[in-house]
Amino acid sequence: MAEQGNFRAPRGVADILPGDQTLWNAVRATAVQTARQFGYQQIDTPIFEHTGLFRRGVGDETDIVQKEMYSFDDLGGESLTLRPEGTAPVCRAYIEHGMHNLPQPVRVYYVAPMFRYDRPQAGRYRQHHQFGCEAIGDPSPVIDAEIIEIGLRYITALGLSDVSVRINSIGDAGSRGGYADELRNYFDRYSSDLPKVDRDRLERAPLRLLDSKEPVTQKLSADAPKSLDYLSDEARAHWESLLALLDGLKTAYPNFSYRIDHTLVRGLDYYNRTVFEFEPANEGSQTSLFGGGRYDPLIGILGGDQTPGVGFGSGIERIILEIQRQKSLKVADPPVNAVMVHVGEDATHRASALAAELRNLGLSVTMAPAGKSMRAQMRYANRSNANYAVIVGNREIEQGIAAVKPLQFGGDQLSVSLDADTIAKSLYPDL
RNA sequence: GUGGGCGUAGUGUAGUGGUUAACACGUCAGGUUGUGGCCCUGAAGAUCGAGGGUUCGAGUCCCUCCGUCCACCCCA
Repeated sequence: MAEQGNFRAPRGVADILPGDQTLWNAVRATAVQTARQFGYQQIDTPIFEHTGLFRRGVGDETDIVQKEMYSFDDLGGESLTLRPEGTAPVCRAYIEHGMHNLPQPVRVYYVAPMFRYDRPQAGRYRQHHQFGCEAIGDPSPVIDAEIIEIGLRYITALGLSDVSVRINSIGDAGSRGGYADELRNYFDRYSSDLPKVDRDRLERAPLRLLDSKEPVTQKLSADAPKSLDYLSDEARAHWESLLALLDGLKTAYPNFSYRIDHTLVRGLDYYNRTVFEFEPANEGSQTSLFGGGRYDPLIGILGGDQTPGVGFGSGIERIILEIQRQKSLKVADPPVNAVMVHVGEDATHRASALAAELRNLGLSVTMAPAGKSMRAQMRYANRSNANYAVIVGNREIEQGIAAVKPLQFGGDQLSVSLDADTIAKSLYPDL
């Protein structure tokens, strides 16, 4: 709290407190389960990589590389960077470990923290977590559709509705150059009408004008040349096949629809052909829940043999914000089976030993705080979301019994013999 | 990197120049002899983000910094 003396978490990073963990775990578990349902296997890459991996992979000119990387020199003088995204590291691992020798495509997923030096705001953090899937080694649009379907299934499993899917094809490297020039020429003609932000963008990233938030530019974008009109024959065939595959998903996902959006572009250099985004219907600007696409050039850029790939990244924090907005997922912590209430030193020792034996039987057991009054311990038991209190005091020890009191199910307090098996059976007869 | 809003106990708030900064929730303790939830009582907990200034006097006004939120940029 205080400026000096007390530490607080650095800007833009957050603690995930015990009260949030249930939801986090549910989301993570859903991600893992969904990925596995499609035959994806987990991969973990290091939190930091050589800086060059991102400079080359993500692109030297991108904002991520230009101004958002957590880079540092280690004690050996090596420039390292906290990973800002997951795709380049996965591709590096693919190359490094000769994964082209595995059956193709290689399907992997990860749930991992990412780091970007950004100004924090709603849904944007300096450390955030992404659930990502990558399918490497298959050029077919079938795998593009699969990647999008994983997103659909994940969203559906989380109970989210009103999530719109936008897709576009930005073509291949060759045709894209011609398209970018075409686009620049188009906007150049209206250069004097453009707001300053967009005039600046014109030279360095003409594609970016398409998703500008300036009303003037938006109006112009509607009639701008479309990347879809500049696709090579191959890219066009790929695109049309993808659309047919997506239409085919509508039987399995009755609520699914997608929108072709020729203003959709992506900020990372390695994308080609298919790009897509999932976003919820509500207001707010940091709302993109998913972003992904095809990145056929990437592995070549990183020094591997030309190998196609496609994947997505999805922000866990944003998903959680959306779940909370929609109240789409109700989760509850599992209760503790029993709290040991113990008064007196002998009783405390006995309760401690009993708790251990009960845990051997598979129960979750918590000790109420030692040395406190029975009332305080009972209050603690009540607040700890426990099913039963197992009460052991000097009186019980003398009689060789324990008092078992149901806290949530109603019913009377019982006296049972002071023995782990008997106590466990009295709590859970089916055990 | 740019712009705007906001910073009072763990949390949410009240207090808009004048005595020991208030309330709720939470925490802790108690309310007959060893038994939770509801209720009641009490206690602890805030140098009012930090530093400077104006004033007889500042949580309240001004400046700077920091933090935070929102938007731009960009992205998940």
